[in-house]
Amino acid sequence: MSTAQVPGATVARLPGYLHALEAVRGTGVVTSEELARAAGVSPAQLRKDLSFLGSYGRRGVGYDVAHLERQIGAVLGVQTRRTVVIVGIGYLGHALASYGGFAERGFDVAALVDADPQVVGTRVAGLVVEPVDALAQVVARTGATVGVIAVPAPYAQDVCDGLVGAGVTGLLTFAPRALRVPDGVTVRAVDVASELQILAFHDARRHEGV
Amino acid sequence: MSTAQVPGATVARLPGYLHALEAVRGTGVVTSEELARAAGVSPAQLRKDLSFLGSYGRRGVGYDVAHLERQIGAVLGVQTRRTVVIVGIGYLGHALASYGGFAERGFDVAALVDADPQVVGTRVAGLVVEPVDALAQVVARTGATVGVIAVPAPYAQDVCDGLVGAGVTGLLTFAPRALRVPDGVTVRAVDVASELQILAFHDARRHEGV
DNA sequence: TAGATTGTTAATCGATTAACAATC
DNA sequence: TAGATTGTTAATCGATTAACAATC
Repeated sequence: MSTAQVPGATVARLPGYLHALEAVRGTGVVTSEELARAAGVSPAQLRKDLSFLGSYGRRGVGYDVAHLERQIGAVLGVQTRRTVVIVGIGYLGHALASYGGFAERGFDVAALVDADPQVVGTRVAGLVVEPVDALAQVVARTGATVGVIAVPAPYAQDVCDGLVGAGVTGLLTFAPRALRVPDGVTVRAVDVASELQILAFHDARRHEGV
Repeated sequence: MSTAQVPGATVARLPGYLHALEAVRGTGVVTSEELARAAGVSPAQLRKDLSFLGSYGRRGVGYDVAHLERQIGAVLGVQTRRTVVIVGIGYLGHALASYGGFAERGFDVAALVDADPQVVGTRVAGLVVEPVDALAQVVARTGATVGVIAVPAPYAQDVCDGLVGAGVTGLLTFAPRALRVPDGVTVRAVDVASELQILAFHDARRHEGV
């Protein structure tokens, strides 16, 4: 299963297909139409996306739910456990640390880090928060390959540098800042204020009469 | 300023440009190269994007920071205050309610709603949490046009329906579920577990030797 | 004028959609 | 076999990139 040639847009939709498949677990077979509706895409797009992974359906029948779930899971590497360290334990960091949905996706939150002495040492979601000075050691000890940045924007690049320097190769940031990383490090950014502004744009357009 | 023909990909980058401009406030003029680096895009893409809005730069000189900030702000409707209601006041809802970055982007969080009787009535970020039964009244009273869905996945569609039924036209959801909405309602979805899986995919690909 | 930088054009690239032959 | 649905092809659409003429 060479995943090298799977388009980025397709990769971004695979987790959604996995979600949709989980929702119909127990059903033996689904058609592209059913699964596409559940995932919020068109049947044509679903089939096209799946065709990049291989031929996992049966013409005239549909897709075997359990089999397809395994295949997509394999492409996304669900069976490979990945260790995550969360930096910044404010409300957002709390929310992420407490989120139960990571484990079944192959992610283990192994450490929490914060700069605030008041927060360091407290217990959050079963983990003791460690000081940001110890970031490199924490990454080394836990073998974390993914870092989540939930600190205020002005500190995001420093935390990013620290994580990358310690060997993390995947970053998820919630700070509204473009992060500079070396080649070989992947960054995904979630910016809530930007999302709201995109909504606002579409809303304004609507009232413009488009 | 007809914004009708601004491509979706461009719209999605405009908030990032606004951020980058804020960072260089005080500087009189920036070139596309400087601003592009700050925003994490190529100079060519920045100029292309801005060209959809109009001709706000001066050849041989660059862009006037204050002027460009006003123009992009206008396209995104920053000056139009929008009222937001947040549904689901767990850690994530707390984080969103407490986030200070919304106000300067034109968003006023006017109400918080939760289904848990233990949470209803408590004060969060200066607002008293209201019961989800009163969702329609809350939307009507506050005039909210944007709804943020931070409830567990199984309740997301119900909350979505309630918000849309009450007149909200923009939705930001954090639940890993495809939401069904009527035409005229815009949905933006943030799915943290999916983001991590996309990181994992790229990481796995790296170890495959691509 | 000479140098710099935008705005725009054209070429390339990637993603989506539609249609249908293959096949269960 | 007849009906259904996939996998794939081809056409369309949209986004990105590169280059350069316009112009400050």
